[in-house]
Amino acid sequence: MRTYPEEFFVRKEKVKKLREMGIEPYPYRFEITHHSTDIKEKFEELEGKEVRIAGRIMTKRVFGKLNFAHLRDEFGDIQIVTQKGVTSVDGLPEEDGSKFFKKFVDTGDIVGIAGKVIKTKTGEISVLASSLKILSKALLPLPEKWHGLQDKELRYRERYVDLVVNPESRKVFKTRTRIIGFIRNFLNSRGFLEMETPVLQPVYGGAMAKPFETFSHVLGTKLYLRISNELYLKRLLVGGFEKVYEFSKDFRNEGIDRLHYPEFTLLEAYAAYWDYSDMMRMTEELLSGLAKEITGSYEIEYQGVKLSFEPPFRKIDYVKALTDKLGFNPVEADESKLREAGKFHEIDKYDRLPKHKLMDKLFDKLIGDEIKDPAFVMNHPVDISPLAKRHRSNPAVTERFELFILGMEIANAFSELNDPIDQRERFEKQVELRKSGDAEIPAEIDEDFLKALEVGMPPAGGIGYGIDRIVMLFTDQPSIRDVILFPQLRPKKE
RNA sequence: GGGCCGUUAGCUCAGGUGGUAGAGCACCUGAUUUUUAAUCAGGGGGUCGCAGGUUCGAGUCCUGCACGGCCCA
Repeated sequence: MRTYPEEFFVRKEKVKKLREMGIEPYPYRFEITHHSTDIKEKFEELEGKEVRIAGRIMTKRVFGKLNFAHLRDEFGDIQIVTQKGVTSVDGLPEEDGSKFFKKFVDTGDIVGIAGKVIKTKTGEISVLASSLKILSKALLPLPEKWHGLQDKELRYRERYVDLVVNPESRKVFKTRTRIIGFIRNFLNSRGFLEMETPVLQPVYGGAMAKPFETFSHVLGTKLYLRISNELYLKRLLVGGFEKVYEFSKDFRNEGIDRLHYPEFTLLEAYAAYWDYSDMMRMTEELLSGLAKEITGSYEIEYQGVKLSFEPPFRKIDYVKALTDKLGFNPVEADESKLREAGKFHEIDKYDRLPKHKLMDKLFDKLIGDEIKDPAFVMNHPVDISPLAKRHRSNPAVTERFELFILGMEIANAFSELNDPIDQRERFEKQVELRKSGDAEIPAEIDEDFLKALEVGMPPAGGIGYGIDRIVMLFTDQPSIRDVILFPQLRPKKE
């Protein structure tokens, strides 16, 4: 059972009263001519002119015959003034608008104001209302007016309230939209086509993760929410599209922490006739351009750490870097040596992890975590890169890179494997690895994808960008949940 | 999964060693024609996350659970 604060009943009574007076507290439309920021920015031009604005009442300073309030719209706040003899009530010409404001308008209400742009005695740009219209009567009070909503749980559970009272929160999500818009423009202007591929897939693949499962009653078949769209975008390359991308909501039925969330956004892009070096160049251009766009410079600060996005980014060879740290080559070494190193460097389950995973954990701990400024980690071993082409000068590793920033994996790219025979062998090896206990590896080989490769896929470069993490970096947010509008939490038991 | 921290009014938070629950904002009543967190006077509002236990007595101590946060894996 929900419980209601006493204000709720007071305000409900006001709704009833308003209707009795002939005022509809939830009317249909209101014509606006300006936003708060327009009026402040173009005050000289607008002073004394009539404007129509709308928004939410955030504060009230009430005298009775003369009242002040701050109105919040999408762009900012502006003071409104209601005055006896000046302000009338929309639909009630007889009513003293100032008294009405005092009696019936509460903080949280959405109102429309028609009035004159003025500067008050204290010099604040304001709108002196000639007419006041309630556009939506709020029944619940807003949180405390200068601390806003602090409680993280409440901010996630009631994001709509967070967005109303914490302007920084609204800014984060506006920036998120700007970032996605910038990237979309960037790709469109380079001839990439935005595509839409299935969210529901009969065979999941393209990544290593546990999927969400569902069932189609019509088709009578099990379906998975995609963990990746990689194998579908590659089918499009087979089909003859040369540059494609998709902002893909992907789903991984795994844990939640600062960097992981089960429903997240991955941008995947593929370009025929490119290799991973081309993708590296594009990534430098894209991220340095984004830094410029969002912050005005190549330097950004994330959680107190200064980062430089000035290209070119540092390049780190995976095997060489790990060999330097371990004192032996982890790809050539036998298993016992690797496990010994795992023990020495305190890798959890060092004795039970599959070999390739142990190596990757060692890499993350010894090298990945040390990276601050953007750096390309490149040429990963074949075992951990089942969809990447072998390196042209060393078949034990692949043409692959991951972009790391502050220890976070931000992007993952390959020269895409297009040899259908090699691809089949790699998939079969993956199935073996799954049998030896790696539950994240897809159980089933995507035969239809192999068929597509057999039809012939051009050489191509491909990349996936973790959009949520990029947004975290550029909005300086500590947790992925802070850049996702409506994160899931456990239901609250009553 | 493990460790640490948190949960008190609608919101933000106080509540040494156990002794009948507090403030500010918000709300209600009144005053107020230039306020900026308006001010002044008065008032209402609580299952102290939930369930047990110890005690004459628990917001406070103990145990378990729930939800959340941070860190580790």
